[in-house]
Amino acid sequence: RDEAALLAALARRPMAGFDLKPLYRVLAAAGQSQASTRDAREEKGGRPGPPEPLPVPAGDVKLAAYLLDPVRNRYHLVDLARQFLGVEVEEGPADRPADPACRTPALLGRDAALCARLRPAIEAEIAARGLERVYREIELPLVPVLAAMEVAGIAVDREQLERLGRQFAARSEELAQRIYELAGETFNINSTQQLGQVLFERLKLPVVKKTKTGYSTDAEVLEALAAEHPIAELVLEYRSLAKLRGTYVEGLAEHIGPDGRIHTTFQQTVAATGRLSSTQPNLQNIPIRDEPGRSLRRAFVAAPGHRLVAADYSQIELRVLAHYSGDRALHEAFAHGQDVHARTASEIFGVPLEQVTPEQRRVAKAVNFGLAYGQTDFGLARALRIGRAEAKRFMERYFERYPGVKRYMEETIRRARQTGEVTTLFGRRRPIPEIRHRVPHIRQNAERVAINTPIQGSAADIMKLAMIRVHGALLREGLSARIVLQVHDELIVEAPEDEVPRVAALLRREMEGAYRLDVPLVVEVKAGVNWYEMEEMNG
DNA sequence: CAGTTCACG
DNA sequence: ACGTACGTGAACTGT
Ligand SMILES: [Mg+2]
Repeated sequence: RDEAALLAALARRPMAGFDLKPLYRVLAAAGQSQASTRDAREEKGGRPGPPEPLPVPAGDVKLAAYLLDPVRNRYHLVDLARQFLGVEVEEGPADRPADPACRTPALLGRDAALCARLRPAIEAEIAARGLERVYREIELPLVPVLAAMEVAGIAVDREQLERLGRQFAARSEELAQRIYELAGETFNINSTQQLGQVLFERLKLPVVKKTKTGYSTDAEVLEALAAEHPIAELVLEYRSLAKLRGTYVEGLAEHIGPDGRIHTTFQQTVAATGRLSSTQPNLQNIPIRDEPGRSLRRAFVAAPGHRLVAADYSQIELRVLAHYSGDRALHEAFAHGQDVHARTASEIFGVPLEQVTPEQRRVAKAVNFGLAYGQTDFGLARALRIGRAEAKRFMERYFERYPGVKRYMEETIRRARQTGEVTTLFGRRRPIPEIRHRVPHIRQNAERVAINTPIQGSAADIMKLAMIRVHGALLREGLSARIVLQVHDELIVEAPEDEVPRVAALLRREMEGAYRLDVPLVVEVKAGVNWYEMEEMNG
């Protein structure tokens, strides 16, 4: 009654504040239930029309503070008050939203007043630092989009999840018994400490790597030990099943709501590069690389009568690199729609494109992959399990054939050293003070960050713009389809069956057109009844 | 709470 | 001689 009127009033009026997404989530949820009653009215002959979109927030001091310094680990209102107003106060409801005790009228009013005073101070700094566009055109318009995605959630088939859980448990138990037999005792396989004692003391296996606290038992070590003792492979498989059961089967089940859906939270002020992250639960790291983990995606389903439509950017980071570097050869590969990894292989190995072997392509793919990370010969050698000298030759050959890329990287580091920061396509900034550090490994780490951040961050800028465009286009075109997930270079939309062709076309159009690079952006679209079985729609 | 490990892009 | 590919989040162990 009064609450509905209040929400309706709030939904019409642009607001400024601190961390507005949770409020937008409430408004989006109210709008969603209102939409279903409106649909019911239309069935009875009411007037159709697109739903009212929520207004873009007028300001959000938390988002602004994040743009000013995206590396901080928290953006509490009290910290901002100290930094920008020189005011020292106790934490209130803005910083302790889960604590009902501090939700008093006095403190709520105080925090609101702090926001009002902070906003001009912080926004002046935003303007001064050239962050106006990323603030007004990306982060603020994204708030209602993310809120709508969180409210929509994604449907999960609990029975499917539990079936997989039983399979994983059975296999896991079998592996544990065989591990105990080979060890000659039972122990907690999940304990790295106990596992280390079994492997390196009882079984006397060679120690290949150490951690700060003792023996390393990570996958790389176990893969090396597999040549020495059969227990290693069993532990590897046991580990992967333990991860699947704990993190995914059990972890996800706890998050299924009464509506049969999981509603993640997208963090907009965490990743230093400008990416989103996903928590409670993390839906951006659902297994895909191997079975049986990949089969978990069968549990992520479209509602009855609907389909999941997934659209992902092809090679977005390499395209950003091509754009920034202006490298002729890299440009050409994308302009001609070539298979970039094959093209790179052909360049590195000096063979015609048609004669590139799968092995050569695999090497080239690893080289391309490492570029965005500021790769070293050591890192490439480890990734490919080859000698460091050979890795060094591959990299030298690459930079001979792609001199523009080499130049770009050197120039990026030089500028970062000069300015103490790097920026993205949209002017997002990341300070990198360590780039002038006198300890070599700290400085070198900073140099890799300087290479990676403009690439990863610009890709994030493009994706965020695309999300705003897709969300707007869906509403404008009166479609019921809604974005439900973002996984860095991929958007997942839930669409009524009959909207699928239109939604697929819309996704391609809005994502490919989100930003004009010097090379084309290409989007691949798939659709299916769940997140596992998806058919290409690149017709 | 730190440390280790491992899931994703 | 050192440390070594970028960015995340979650589960688990052990203190
Ligand atoms: Mg992709």
